[in-house]
Amino acid sequence: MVQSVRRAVHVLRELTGAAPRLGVTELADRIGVSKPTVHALLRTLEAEGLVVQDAESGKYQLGPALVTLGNAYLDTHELRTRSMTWANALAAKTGEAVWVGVLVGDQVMVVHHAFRPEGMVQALETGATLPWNATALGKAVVAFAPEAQQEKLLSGTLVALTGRTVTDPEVLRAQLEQVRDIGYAVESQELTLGDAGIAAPIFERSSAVAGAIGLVGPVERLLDEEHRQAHAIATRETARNLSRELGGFRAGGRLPAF
Amino acid sequence: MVQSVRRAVHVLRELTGAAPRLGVTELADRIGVSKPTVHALLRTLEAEGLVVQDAESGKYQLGPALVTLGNAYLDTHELRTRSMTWANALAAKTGEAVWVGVLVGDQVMVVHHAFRPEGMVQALETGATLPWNATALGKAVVAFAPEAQQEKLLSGTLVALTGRTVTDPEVLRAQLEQVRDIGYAVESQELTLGDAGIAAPIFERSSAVAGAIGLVGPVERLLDEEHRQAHAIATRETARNLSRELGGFRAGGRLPAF
DNA sequence: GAACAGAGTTCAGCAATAACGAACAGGGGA
DNA sequence: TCCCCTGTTCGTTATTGCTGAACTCTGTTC
Repeated sequence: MVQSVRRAVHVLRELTGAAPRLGVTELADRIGVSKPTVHALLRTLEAEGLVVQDAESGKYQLGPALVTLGNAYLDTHELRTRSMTWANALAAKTGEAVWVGVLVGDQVMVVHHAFRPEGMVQALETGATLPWNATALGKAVVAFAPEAQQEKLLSGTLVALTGRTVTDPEVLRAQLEQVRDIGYAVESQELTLGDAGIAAPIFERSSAVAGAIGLVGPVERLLDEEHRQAHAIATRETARNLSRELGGFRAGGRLPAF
Repeated sequence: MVQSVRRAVHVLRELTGAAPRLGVTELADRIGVSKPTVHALLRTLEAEGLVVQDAESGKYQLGPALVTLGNAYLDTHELRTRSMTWANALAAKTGEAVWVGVLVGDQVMVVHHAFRPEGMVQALETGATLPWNATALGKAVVAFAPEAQQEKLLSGTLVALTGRTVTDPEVLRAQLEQVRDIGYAVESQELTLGDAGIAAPIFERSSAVAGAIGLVGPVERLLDEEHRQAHAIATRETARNLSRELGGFRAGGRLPAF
């Protein structure tokens, strides 16, 4: 473990949250190292473009090179690359927006976002991270994750984003059980009021979950008695095809616990 | 300058290009340091999530935390935040896609992309970097950059993306002069065959260029004799309003050299 | 207007620490 | 089965990065 690198990353992390830009002194206090040390780290990071110093205030903020690196990650991400055509097809078929996500710690990161065909105002860019327990994508992934990881996530902090977000571990455990049963996960107004989600897991070569793909849209349209089942089936089928393309044979449906 | 941090960033850079994932040995060779050193760096980066080790091959690739950092940069970016409503309005008014970009080295990074209202196929996410000389955004920014920087960029390597990309420094210099004259830049099929661009510079507090905003679309539609002038005026006006919001008083038009 | 307070920055020296060479474990291919 | 190549670990050396104190400059306050 290289401490100076660790500290450099801590600097970046500190610049991520809270204030848009911080001074050397404030950073030094927060991280718990001396001022000159932080200064040296910042100068190095600046030379590499990971950090930029504001000409007027002398304070530091994140640099543009980080965007390039982030994009490079997304481009090398096999699941994302492969999922793009499938996501577009699913969006075209269902008329809803499609998200593709992977599990990062206890968050779901949206690595691809296919807009709904007739949509107009559509925010949320790829790269957003959301609590796993508040999304259909998250539930779909966690349901098929190794048991140890499931327990860890269930016993971790469970954030509520709306009044309907499920944070009770036992209720969640039952939901995950159901996901394993029917092969897809549903979320209703747990992430955003008025919106719902339907998602199915994607498996890779080693038959481990790689991520999930799912629909997002207004509850009325998505979970309508008429469309709900068709949406679920279309989603699950897309996930299966994607899994097959990635070499994962454990495509959906019930499976023995790890 | 902290060498270990520098090397850690070099590792990330190396993982950015070429192969999606690299082994310890290969990385060590490319960077020119010993194997154990690279290993220690990778372990540290992995602990922070900036790098991920592939379970099967043992090779390393970029990690998801980079996306979070990249997004954090975009969120803290004042120009981007402020430009979003203006970009949407311009897209609605002109019926074309709108890009907002900043200059990063000799590249233009697209920090925001407002889709055209009636568009369907929507590629290119924010975060893409393009050669400055092949985009209207780049020309708009460089035309109002400090003279020293202009010279440096003109004497640097000028990449051609299509047969129509201008790479002759003298021609470019004349184009920049014209941009300063009329207050906006035009590019026709220099970035992508069939597409054109119109862009105007955005100024910030200190009256330095902060970036540019512009339209992108099919040549026929964008540079049509009928629409061309209206598009240019709308773009320039949007840029002026944005500049005013950012506190930049030097809004468009001719200005004395620095 | 002058003095102060706080910022970012620089310098020199000590010692912790990161880099290296050599040796180890584990797979895949021939 | 053997070999070669991978990623990994260990222990030593001196390189390297950390700290305290001092400097400069901007902005504020009296």
